[in-house]
Amino acid sequence: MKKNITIKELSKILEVSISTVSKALNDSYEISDSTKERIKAAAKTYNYKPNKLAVNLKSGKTYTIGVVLPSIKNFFMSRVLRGIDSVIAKSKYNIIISITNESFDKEVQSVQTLSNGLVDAIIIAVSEETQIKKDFSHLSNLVGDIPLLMVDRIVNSINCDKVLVDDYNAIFNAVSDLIFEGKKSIALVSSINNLNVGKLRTKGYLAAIQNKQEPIVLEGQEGYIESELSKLIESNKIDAIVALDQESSLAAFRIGKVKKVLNNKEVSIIGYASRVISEHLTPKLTTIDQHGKKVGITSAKLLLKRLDSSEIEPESIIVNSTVHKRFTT
Amino acid sequence: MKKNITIKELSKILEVSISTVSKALNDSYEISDSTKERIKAAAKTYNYKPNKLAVNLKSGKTYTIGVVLPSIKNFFMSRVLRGIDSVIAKSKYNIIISITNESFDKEVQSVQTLSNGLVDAIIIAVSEETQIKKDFSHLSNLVGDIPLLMVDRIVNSINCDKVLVDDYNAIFNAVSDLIFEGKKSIALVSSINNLNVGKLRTKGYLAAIQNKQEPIVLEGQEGYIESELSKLIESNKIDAIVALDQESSLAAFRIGKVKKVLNNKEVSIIGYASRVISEHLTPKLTTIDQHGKKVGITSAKLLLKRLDSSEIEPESIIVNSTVHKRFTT
DNA sequence: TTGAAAGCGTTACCAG
DNA sequence: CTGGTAACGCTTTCAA
Repeated sequence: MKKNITIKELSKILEVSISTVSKALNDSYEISDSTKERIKAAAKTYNYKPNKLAVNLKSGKTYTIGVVLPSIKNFFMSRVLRGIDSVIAKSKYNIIISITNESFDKEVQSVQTLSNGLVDAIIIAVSEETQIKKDFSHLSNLVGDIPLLMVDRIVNSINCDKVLVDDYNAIFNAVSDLIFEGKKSIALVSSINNLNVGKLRTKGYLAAIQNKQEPIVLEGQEGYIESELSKLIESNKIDAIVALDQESSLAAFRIGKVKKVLNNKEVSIIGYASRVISEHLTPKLTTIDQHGKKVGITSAKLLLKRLDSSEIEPESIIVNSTVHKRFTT
Repeated sequence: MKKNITIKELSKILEVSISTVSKALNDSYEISDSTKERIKAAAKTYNYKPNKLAVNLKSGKTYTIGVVLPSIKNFFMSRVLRGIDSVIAKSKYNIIISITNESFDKEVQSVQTLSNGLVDAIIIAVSEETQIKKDFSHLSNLVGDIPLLMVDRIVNSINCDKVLVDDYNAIFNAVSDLIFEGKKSIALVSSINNLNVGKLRTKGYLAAIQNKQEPIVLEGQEGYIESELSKLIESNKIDAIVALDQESSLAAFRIGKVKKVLNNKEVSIIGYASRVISEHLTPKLTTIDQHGKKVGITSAKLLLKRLDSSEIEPESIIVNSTVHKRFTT
């Protein structure tokens, strides 16, 4: 296993000093053109590559941004990631990504490793377990150390830049529309009741139907949702379903399809699902579009601004969701 | 912006030497319990965190593995990533991920940054552009420097560990089965003709129909595939379609649906698509399952083995695809 | 135009 | 049990 050659070794070979080599490689005006050339040529033949670790340690800058996400199987998160990447790629920064799989321990560990010199800033969407556990010390410790930006999965008590989705209003509006269209009994289904964003959406639902309808809230895994929904539809108890995440949206869709109440809109469905999936369902699913890519882009831009001038006050930006009407409403 | 406290500063505060602090923090037997406690307490109150950069530079080890992937919107790649992550997470290593977006420049840059001290090894699936350009110097330079493992998107000429999918055989077998079932005219559609895996699959198709049928090969974007397929179906020219990737699979599916030739299997389709999508299509799509997670797991395990003992010869492992029969065949 | 030396934050050897 | 010093690979000031 041949190690990378170092400046020191290079300097020995060329019989010049270490500093000369370093300067030559960095095109310093102090070095004559002839020796510059000689040194650069040697660097090429020996395949010299500066050791990033050393450079970063010395300079105190890494020009990389850590992105800590709970999951990438989540279509929204992966769009956010693409958004972030699309703007960072154009800057002088790099990103390194760490996936926590919704685990608290993994998140703490990721944040620790990244923040101790490996990155200049962190973008994070906290994990489900972290939100349940409500232990945010690994994040509050960061404040004042390196810039931190929270995206989507926000912790209110932490004073940092935030980019979030208008979860409460998105559902409030969607449900209000359903009511306006004449829907008399709207059920809510969710597999993300542990997440703050889930709770917020449920609140939006509750607020919208307040004094107008009896709330019907089904929170749990797809199996549970399917069987409960099945009963409700059989007994004609509902005429619309609002689903808060892709898993529950697809569960609702499957049942609606089995019960044959989708084609005539006997039961409407509005849910959350990736574009590809929504459009390939038959009938096509009406969804709430959170504009994940825009969320990512907004986050990255805000962070870049912060990296530029740390003096400004932390900012919170809300990205509005819109409903993408297809067939099921 | 308060910087992290260092050992040096801590030693000044506690009025002991730097080495004492370092040893105490690392639980060295050389330090008395009393001072150990004193130092650890101080470390906690001042929120001391060792600087990873310095530790890694010193030790020459980073215990992190770089994973360079072309895309995560690709469902197969994201499953591979999850597989890798699932085994690395249980080891003493970490992973950092870099997405190249199928770009050669981004890939070169990622590999450069990662390999110069930031990681102990790299797992890579080369980008589309790299395969087209056929410039692999950034990868061959790695050989003998740090362990390199290629997954799925392989470069044959590079001597390193490889984990690949049996692309040729997967399609050869699928097409042979279709012929056996009596299909007389099987079209191939692909949006990945630039990728070696795509070429391999096409070869498998060609070999299977050789001397039995006229090949019909449609390579291009979804729009092109849709319109060509449309004509072929209208003129009863084909009775089966083999699609090599999710984009073309869905294009074929849409056309089949529009032409109403799916429910009676007048035209069969076998394609590549994520499980969720395949199962939510109506009718459900028969697919070739590449077992992405298994590919990831296999890769990670092999790399861990290599990190353990670099002496063994590079290995190539093939993960077999299987067809998941649903409705469209 | 070149080189010596200090320092980034650690660890580890060797003295004391 | 504690501390000085060198070293990891690099950049940068200061002298020469």
